[in-house]
Amino acid sequence: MKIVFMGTPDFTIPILDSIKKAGHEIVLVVTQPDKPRGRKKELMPPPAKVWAIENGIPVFQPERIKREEAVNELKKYPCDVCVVAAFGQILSKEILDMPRLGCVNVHASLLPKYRGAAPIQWAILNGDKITGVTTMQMGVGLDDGDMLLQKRVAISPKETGGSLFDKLAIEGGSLIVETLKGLEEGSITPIPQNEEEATHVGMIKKELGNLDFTKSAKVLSNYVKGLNPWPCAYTFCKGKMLKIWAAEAVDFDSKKECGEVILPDKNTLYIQTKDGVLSVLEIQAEGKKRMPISDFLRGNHLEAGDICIQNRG
RNA sequence: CGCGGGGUGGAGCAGUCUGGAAGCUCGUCGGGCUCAUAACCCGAAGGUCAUAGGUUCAAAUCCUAUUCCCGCAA
Repeated sequence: MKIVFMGTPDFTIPILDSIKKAGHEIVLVVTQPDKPRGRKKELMPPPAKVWAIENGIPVFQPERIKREEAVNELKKYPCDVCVVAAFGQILSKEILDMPRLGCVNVHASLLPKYRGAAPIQWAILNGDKITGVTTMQMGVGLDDGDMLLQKRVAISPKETGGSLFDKLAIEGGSLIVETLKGLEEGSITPIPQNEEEATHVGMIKKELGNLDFTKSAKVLSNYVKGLNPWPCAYTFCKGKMLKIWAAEAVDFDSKKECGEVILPDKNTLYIQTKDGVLSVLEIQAEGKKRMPISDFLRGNHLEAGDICIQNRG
């Protein structure tokens, strides 16, 4: 089939690969405009654009895809179906109706749960044990179209936002290929979403990573995992920011002040929480590289009794 | 030229302000103690102090340039 693909981040790459490998013809990749990134504010193309260029496929980067000139551009690329995955812009009804088979979205959750921007991270932040990917026929609403296919994916105890991203992207790739096949053959029965079970999640903000030790160690460890590799959990101690790259909740009988540093031995750093202690496994101080906690404790001067708080102090 | 931190034996750091013999906590190797040990004791190896210039009797330390890494902000 002829396909117009809309998507932006790394999540789209395995999906693009799968579609291409399945023999479909991607006639156009629509993605967000280049944005300044990195320390020097250099313009960086989104991953989907890089992929398109490598594969010799035309790229279209509208500021706002709803605008008339953008719609007119899309009309130059007739297709059978439009595949959308983490694109970042809302499509108008006019665009949704253009392809013969409409627009199909790959969403990284078990809809109707976690409609919205960051379903992958939220599954981990909430401590879910299972999530998945869903393909759906897009409507004008937000992720509320009829579901086509769904695949469940287990969340392992050490799952991070990054690792789950990778898993779901690959599953999403095979699921969309299956979905396209089904659409072509007319063998899929769309299932309306149960509105009563629908939940919404918003974008991940950096402040989410600011650890609050009056929460439980279990919850905090979910935040550390879910926000890795971005934006990463952090706290402040002695006026310096510390990024917590990996940590786990540990059974340890202690009742210090919330946020207080505990050093049971020279290779271990616990932080007291409202419920249990958080064992920090990998850490990064300002201006330093990330390192195992044993390395960090060797040269840094954290002492038992130091307090981790939510601002520089 | 957006702001800032940093590059010191294998690892993580101190020392730099107030120039003057390379240090700390570990790791490694050897030996000892021990029923035993990731514990303890003794000893050893290992660094042109990121690179290149400059100032000085003398530079890890002061000055200049270069380069790499990282945090913030976007």
